[in-house]
Amino acid sequence: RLRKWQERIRTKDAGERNLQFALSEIDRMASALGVPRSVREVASVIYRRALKEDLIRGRSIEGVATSALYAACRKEGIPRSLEEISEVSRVERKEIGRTYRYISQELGLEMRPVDPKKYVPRFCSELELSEEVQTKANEIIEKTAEEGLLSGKSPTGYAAAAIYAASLLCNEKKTQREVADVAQVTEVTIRNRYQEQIEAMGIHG
Amino acid sequence: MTDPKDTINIENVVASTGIGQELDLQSVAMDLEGADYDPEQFPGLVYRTQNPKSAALIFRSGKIVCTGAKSTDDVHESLRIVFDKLRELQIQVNEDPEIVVQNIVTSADLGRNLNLNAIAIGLGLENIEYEPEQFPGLVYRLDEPEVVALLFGSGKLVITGGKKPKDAEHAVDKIVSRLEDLGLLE
DNA sequence: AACTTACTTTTGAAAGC
DNA sequence: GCTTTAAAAAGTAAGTT
Repeated sequence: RLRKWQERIRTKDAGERNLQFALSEIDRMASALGVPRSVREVASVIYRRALKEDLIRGRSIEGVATSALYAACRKEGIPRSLEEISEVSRVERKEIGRTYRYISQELGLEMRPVDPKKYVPRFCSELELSEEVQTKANEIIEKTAEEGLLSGKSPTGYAAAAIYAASLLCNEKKTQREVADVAQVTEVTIRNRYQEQIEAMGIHG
Repeated sequence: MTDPKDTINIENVVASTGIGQELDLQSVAMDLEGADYDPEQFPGLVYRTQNPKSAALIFRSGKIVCTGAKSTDDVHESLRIVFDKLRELQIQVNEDPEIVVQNIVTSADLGRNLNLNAIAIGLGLENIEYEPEQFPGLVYRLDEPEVVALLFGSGKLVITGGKKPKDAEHAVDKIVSRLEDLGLLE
């Protein structure tokens, strides 16, 4: 009986330590990404729910913590791409993606697809582009996405192409390489999305 | 006005069977030309047929998995070839081993572009998986028939998980009527 | 900029780690 | 869970020419 008590305490301590570790990891990654405290709180709630629903079994604590943060960023409307998230995590991109899909399904998070417009302010700020360019990029995304052009395309590449196009239209040109670097996509992707978007917008070549 | 059902094409059929005899894969690997066997990597021996094109995974237990065939007839033809090859090596093979189709992969075309964002909301976020950052297709699981559909922006789709060719037809019918009800087709 | 190759997703069985 | 097989869809990426 005394054994059982000790075991319970040991398990409780271990679980407590694991939770502590997960939350400190979320904090560390959130700081590295520069996201507000509200996002860390949402991420913590998601992690605790995953813990309660026993979703961590067979998965790494780090993986679930990272996925919770990825989901929280999206829920709060300030998404980070899997690429960006994986840069501050020990877990590789592919694992973060599949763990995110798993907890998202199991917890019924009902996540909506990421709106490319959500990337515009941050990317434009990094590129030191004006408000005018941001507005133009949002216009391009809004109008072309309505026509179904967004289907199946990655939100970062889509946003990057619109920003590139907007920078040209507003005479604040950034090169495809510069935009590609902040969005972490290739120039080829920007070119492909850019071509489709300007055609759909009825702009010249 | 082409019926999407008429665009259905079987792309792959997976089936399992067995010869009813245990095998010494090491010796089979030696005698069977073109056999790939690396037990450290995978317990099955890989043997590929050319006509019809397929890959057979042969196990120590005598059980065999055939994949890559484009029809159920091709599965039977491929396995007939495998059985005969084994008989040539003086291995006893049952008369007509039962062949069970485990999965049929099909492709089809709805004929018009799809707005996957609208479809994701329409079908209900709890019923689908759509993560374009990870994969361009929208994953839609049906209960009847029990298959999984991958829908793409082009209107093309993949149906997998079915055991009968009819499963894909029923799935396409259901998807089409569901999207029409939602006003998301055409 | 074009080409080629390769990886992402889903499905199923097999035997073993 | 992983390993291996094949196949489609379309997007993205990387390496060559």
